[in-house]
Amino acid sequence: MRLEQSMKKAAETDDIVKLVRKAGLRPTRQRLSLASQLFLNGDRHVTAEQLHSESLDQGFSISLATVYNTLHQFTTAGLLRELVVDAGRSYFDTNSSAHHHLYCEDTGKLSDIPGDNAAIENFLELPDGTEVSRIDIIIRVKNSKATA
Amino acid sequence: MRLEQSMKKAAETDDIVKLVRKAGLRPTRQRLSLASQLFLNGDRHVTAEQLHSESLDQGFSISLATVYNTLHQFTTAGLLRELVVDAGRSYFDTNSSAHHHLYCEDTGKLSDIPGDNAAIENFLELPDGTEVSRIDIIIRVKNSKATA
DNA sequence: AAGTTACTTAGAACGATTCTAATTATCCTT
DNA sequence: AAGGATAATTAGAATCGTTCTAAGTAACTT
Repeated sequence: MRLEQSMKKAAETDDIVKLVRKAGLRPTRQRLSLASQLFLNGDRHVTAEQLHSESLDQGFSISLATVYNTLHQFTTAGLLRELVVDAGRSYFDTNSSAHHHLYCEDTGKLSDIPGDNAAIENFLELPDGTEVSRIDIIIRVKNSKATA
Repeated sequence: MRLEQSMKKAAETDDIVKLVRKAGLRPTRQRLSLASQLFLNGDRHVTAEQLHSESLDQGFSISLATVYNTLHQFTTAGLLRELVVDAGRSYFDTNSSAHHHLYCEDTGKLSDIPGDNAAIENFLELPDGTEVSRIDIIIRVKNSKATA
């Protein structure tokens, strides 16, 4: 490994430690490993199972329970956003800022919608005494030529 | 029962039979009963479990598997729309036309959003070769004074 | 280094949903 | 109206994602 890469790696590792600490969590091997997978690779949309097998594939042994615990802790800390696309499966989105999603029914792929379509909030009349907790917009697309 | 009510009931039953037949399904006792519960009581948002225990409460014995089968068949036929609010629980909406939802995190209540906020579709740039299958917008609200 | 507290873990438990294979009802033809 | 073909219903088992439990381990504090 070249020197710059090595230094970059060190800086990233340091950032990850800070990130986990800022979330009020101890920087354990498991959390640092998961945080690296999640936050050092651009925007991602992952399930717990995906992240778990990804870890195992990289030779990093971790229990599924810990993956779930960590995903929820990161979500509570505002580092992740939980998305419900299908009944019976949660995705976690590393982009926790306001944006919406495109879900491809054919491939199961989930991606961010380019641009900010969040203007809906202005048109809403909410029930008395309530405030918006969160808005989820999921646009499902499918192949135009699909037989189904 | 007065005469008008009796006639109305007969007409409704007839409509329900037609509805089920039009969906390409045999009008069995179970399907007619479920269709009545679903479509003769205004717009509803129900889970399979809710509908099942509602049936049993009314003294109508039906298996949970049949409730699931029927809900899916009605959904495929376009009579219902499946909504995913939480991971691990599906709601079925008897209003299958284009509209969106308000979900109250405190009470678990789901309701239609008055008015048509479906203009989003016009602003979308979709991936090549795909078309919109469906758009789900869920606005989650919570009590403004909630401690959580 | 010792003690306190937080974290991780394997496996059991759980709840919603789907599957299975056997029974029963509806439909169509005569 | 009866018989045969097909579709629907059912109870219970199986499955899937997720959460729980309680015992072991690691991280922080002094």
